[in-house]
Amino acid sequence: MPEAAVSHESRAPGRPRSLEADRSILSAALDLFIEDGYQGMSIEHVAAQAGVGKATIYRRWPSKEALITDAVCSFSEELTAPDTGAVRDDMLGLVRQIVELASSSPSGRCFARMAGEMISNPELAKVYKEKVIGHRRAIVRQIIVRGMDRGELRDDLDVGLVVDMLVGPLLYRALIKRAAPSETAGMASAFIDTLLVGIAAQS
Amino acid sequence: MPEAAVSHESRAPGRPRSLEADRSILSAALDLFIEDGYQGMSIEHVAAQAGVGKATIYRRWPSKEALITDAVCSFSEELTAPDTGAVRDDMLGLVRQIVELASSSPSGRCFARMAGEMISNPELAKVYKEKVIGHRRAIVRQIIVRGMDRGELRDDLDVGLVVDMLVGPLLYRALIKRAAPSETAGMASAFIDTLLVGIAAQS
DNA sequence: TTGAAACGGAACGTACCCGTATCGGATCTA
DNA sequence: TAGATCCGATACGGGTACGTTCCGTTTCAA
Repeated sequence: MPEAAVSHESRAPGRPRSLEADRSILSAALDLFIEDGYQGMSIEHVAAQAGVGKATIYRRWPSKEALITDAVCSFSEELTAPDTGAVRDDMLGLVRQIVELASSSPSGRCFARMAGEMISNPELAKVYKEKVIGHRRAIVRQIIVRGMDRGELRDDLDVGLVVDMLVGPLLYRALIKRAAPSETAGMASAFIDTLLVGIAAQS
Repeated sequence: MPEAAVSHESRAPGRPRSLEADRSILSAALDLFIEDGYQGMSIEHVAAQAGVGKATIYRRWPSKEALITDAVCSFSEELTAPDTGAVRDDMLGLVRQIVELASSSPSGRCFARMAGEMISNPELAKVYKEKVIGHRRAIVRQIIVRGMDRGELRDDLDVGLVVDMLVGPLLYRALIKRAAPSETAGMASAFIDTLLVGIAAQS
């Protein structure tokens, strides 16, 4: 994160840093990281695409690695847990969100790029898993746990395993397919119903 | 692929190309591609690790891109479809193979690296999907179809969807976890049984 | 034995990139 | 207004990489 340019008590003298520059740099860095990878992107391209000078970037981040680390974690809270009262509807809503994210938003493409970059950059991998993946898994988890609490799902489930079974196929499709989101969305019902048979409580 | 140095009828004059060099170049290229990515790897490093001169590489492949394309497709037939006569045992054997591949062999790490590189290199993505992913999906498909033919599985299944549900969670775990294969292997039974409930024929 | 082509090694030209430094101008506080 | 800091633009030094070219040497067929 760019260091706060001022303390809350008394502002530093001189021209304050442009918040607009903060945003455009992070956005450009994320785009280029996704498109070209860690080694493939360059600070010069980031500066050009963000419409700022290179010094403006190095005034905020000490190195390329620090910038990318921040950019990768800059996703706003894009995923929200539906709470309809029925686990099937919750899952359906969640799956639709994931399908949408995986194709249209940068976050899906970022996951694909990170899958590779995590091999050679453990520090980046650690932060990404904690900040982005951990946060998303917690949301998916919520839906499963609520279903168990309501008695809709078996109470002996391994929640982590169910999360994997719910999220894994969607991300796998997003990684290897050039499929339109509508195509994957059409399979959502069949997918969830098949999975539900295995995890629902005995009726 | 390195062009055949000779026709079958009459060999070209001069020293023939070293098959050993072919192998060591492809192996080094694959290793470094997985570890450092497309832009991160260098032909110089490939040559050094393979123990050959740079000219020896450029005598066989016209460019870095052509070399990587060949290297990525150089996996031998690592996955084989078990045929035990029971779909559950077939799936169990397959899952164990996938878990093993995803962690120990280069092919699992290559999939992770390719997930990112496919974003910016459509040509490489096309070849990889056809040659590697297509081949593996066909093997998984075989097991599903055999189970349907034997009446063990419902006959109205979307085979592609079942393949995604079987493979997706395993690859997802391999991508984001630093988990030992044994850990994932321990979940194989629970995973398959949960999935089977949803796809098995009514008893 | 001779010629042809491959071999490993090294150098080259061109291009790019990281991180730093410097410039004149713009924008803030006091 | 005065001083401080930020701004975009530009240049620099050191390093790396692609793809080519040239070496002297090695390995093959005729």
